[in-house]
Amino acid sequence: MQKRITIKDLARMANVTAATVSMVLNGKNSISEATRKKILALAELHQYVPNISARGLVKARTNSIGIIMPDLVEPFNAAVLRAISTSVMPTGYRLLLYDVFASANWEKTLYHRISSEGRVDGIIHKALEMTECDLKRLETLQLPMVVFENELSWVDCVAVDNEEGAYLATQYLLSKGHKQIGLIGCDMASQVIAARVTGAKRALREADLPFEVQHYFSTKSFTANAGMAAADYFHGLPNQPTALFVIAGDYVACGVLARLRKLDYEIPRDFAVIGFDGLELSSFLYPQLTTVQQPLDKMADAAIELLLQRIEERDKPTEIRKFKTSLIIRESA
Amino acid sequence: MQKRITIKDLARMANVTAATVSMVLNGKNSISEATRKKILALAELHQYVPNISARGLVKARTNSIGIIMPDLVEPFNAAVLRAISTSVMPTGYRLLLYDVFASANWEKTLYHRISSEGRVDGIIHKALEMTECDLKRLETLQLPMVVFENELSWVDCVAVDNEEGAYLATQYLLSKGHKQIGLIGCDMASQVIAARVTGAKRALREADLPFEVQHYFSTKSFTANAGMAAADYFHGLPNQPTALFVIAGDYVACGVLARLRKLDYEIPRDFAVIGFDGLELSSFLYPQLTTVQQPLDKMADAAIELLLQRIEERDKPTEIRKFKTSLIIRESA
DNA sequence: CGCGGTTGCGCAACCGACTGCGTACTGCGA
DNA sequence: TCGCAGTACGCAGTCGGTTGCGCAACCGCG
Repeated sequence: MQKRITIKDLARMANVTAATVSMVLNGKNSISEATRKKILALAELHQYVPNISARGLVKARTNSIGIIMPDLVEPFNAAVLRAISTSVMPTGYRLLLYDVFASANWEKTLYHRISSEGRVDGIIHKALEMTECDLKRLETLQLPMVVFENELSWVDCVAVDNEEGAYLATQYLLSKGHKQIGLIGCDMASQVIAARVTGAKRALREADLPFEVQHYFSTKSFTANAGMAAADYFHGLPNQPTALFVIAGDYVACGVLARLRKLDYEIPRDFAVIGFDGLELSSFLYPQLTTVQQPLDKMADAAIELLLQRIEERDKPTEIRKFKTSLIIRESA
Repeated sequence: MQKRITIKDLARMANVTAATVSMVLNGKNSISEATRKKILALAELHQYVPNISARGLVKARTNSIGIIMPDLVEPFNAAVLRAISTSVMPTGYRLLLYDVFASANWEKTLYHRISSEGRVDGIIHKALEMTECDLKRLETLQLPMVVFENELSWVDCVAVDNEEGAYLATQYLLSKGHKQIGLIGCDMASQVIAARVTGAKRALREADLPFEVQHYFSTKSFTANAGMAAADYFHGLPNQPTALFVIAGDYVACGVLARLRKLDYEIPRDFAVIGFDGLELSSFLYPQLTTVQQPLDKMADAAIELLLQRIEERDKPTEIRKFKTSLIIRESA
């Protein structure tokens, strides 16, 4: 493997100094057309590519951004990652994956490491499960950052209108004649889940219907497995609701569906089921899942846009971009 | 935003030079126990993390590896990514995501870009769909590389024994009394699919059963949508098989299952169905999917091990690590 | 007391690219 | 022909680490 060609090599070949080559390559003016052409030609000829580390060292820029991600096996997370990476690619930045799932054992220092390693110019933070303590750590992250899904006041955020989304979905169930609606939430991601619960309850209240406490079940995680437990819960309930709104998301709903059918319920006859997320997966379940779709592509674009802006201008006022959800009506409700 | 702490800061605080600090941190000998302890303590206290660019500059290493990935919305890909990232994290390397899906429009130059950008020390290549042309381009990639899933002679590979896996699954179906087995393959990933077909046919042959051409259906992609088309195909067939082996994978099988039930077939009564992959998802379908599991975690470990070895020693002989699959017996067959 | 060998650490030269400042050269007008 | 403005480029330092070389202090031993 031959040594990579450096800026000095180019300089030597062009009979100038490295400084001159650097200026040409960075489009500075005050370089004669002749030398400019010569250098550009040489660079092209030898396929010169500047060394990332060297440039990063002096410019304090790496042209890559990090993304903090929970378990990728949950399809929603994978979908978010795809959306983000699709938005990032055209910008020339690259994506560095910080997998919280993979770093479970040293998570405590993850934030600090990320910021001090100096590998990234900014962070997209998609990890719903935030405790007080996490938030504290986040603040120590002196890096441009955009939070995905949550809404915090002191940092740029991208989110959907969870309350509105849940409200509309619940209204839809009501319009179908359901009067008893079970809610399947999650212990994690309190903020997001709480907003959805609020929306659902608002719809019930406006229809003058009560919400019974035992019709709320909170799963311990966002897995399909948790959905099975939820289905079991409602199966064992004396006064069963006629509809289930799985505000914990489509993947949980996937488990709910499978378990309910296992228990010989017919969907949507015995239970109407609505999910939340609008994953591709949801249309390949049986029955096809009615769900509240999040516009992930738009959200990802917004997240990247916000992040790049903040990288340019670190102390502009923080911003929250909120997107509307849309109800996808399919078979399950 | 306060400045990050550098090696020089540590040196000043410890009354030594940066060189000494560097040696301590890199575990070189010939440093007295006293100063070593003092420096280590200071580093710990101030949470010192070396600047990656600076280190990369002198060592000609970036300490990150790239991963070339197809569409993350296919759960198998997401599962692979999680496995890889879990294996990478403890090594201190970081993962740079090159999303083929996201770079669809400039895919042609992707390989060249990756190698010339110089951001990574090596590449994990997980992109089943390889044409002659892709292979050519791969060879131009003068970077340490490990190919995931495919088997190539001139590069390190990690794969499963597809033939054996398919053979055993088919035997299982035969043992359940099925004599007509439909195979659902895929146009892409010819090598992998071909091996599985071979395995399935071998099992049939050994049982003295013929394989009928119209019992093979090839999907156009690895999506659940493609699975629905496959289900339609077998639905319309005059002489239907009694079992379907979805060698194209669990996600395709997910679509197959949904569509078959939609067409009022009962699984496994009317069709026994077996998948391939062993995704988490497969146990949350209805009925729970019997499937051939790939040991992704082990495979990921092997891939990283091979890659790091090759980064150290670029011209050692290439190696292929092949893993055994295991049949997970659940309800669908 | 002097010698050779070890240990512990500083000095300074890098790695490759960028940049502020200084200077040589150019051409033009007087 | 001289002076001046402006252009074109070199010099040297910087970023944060790593590393080879060498010096000094210490050791035990004769």
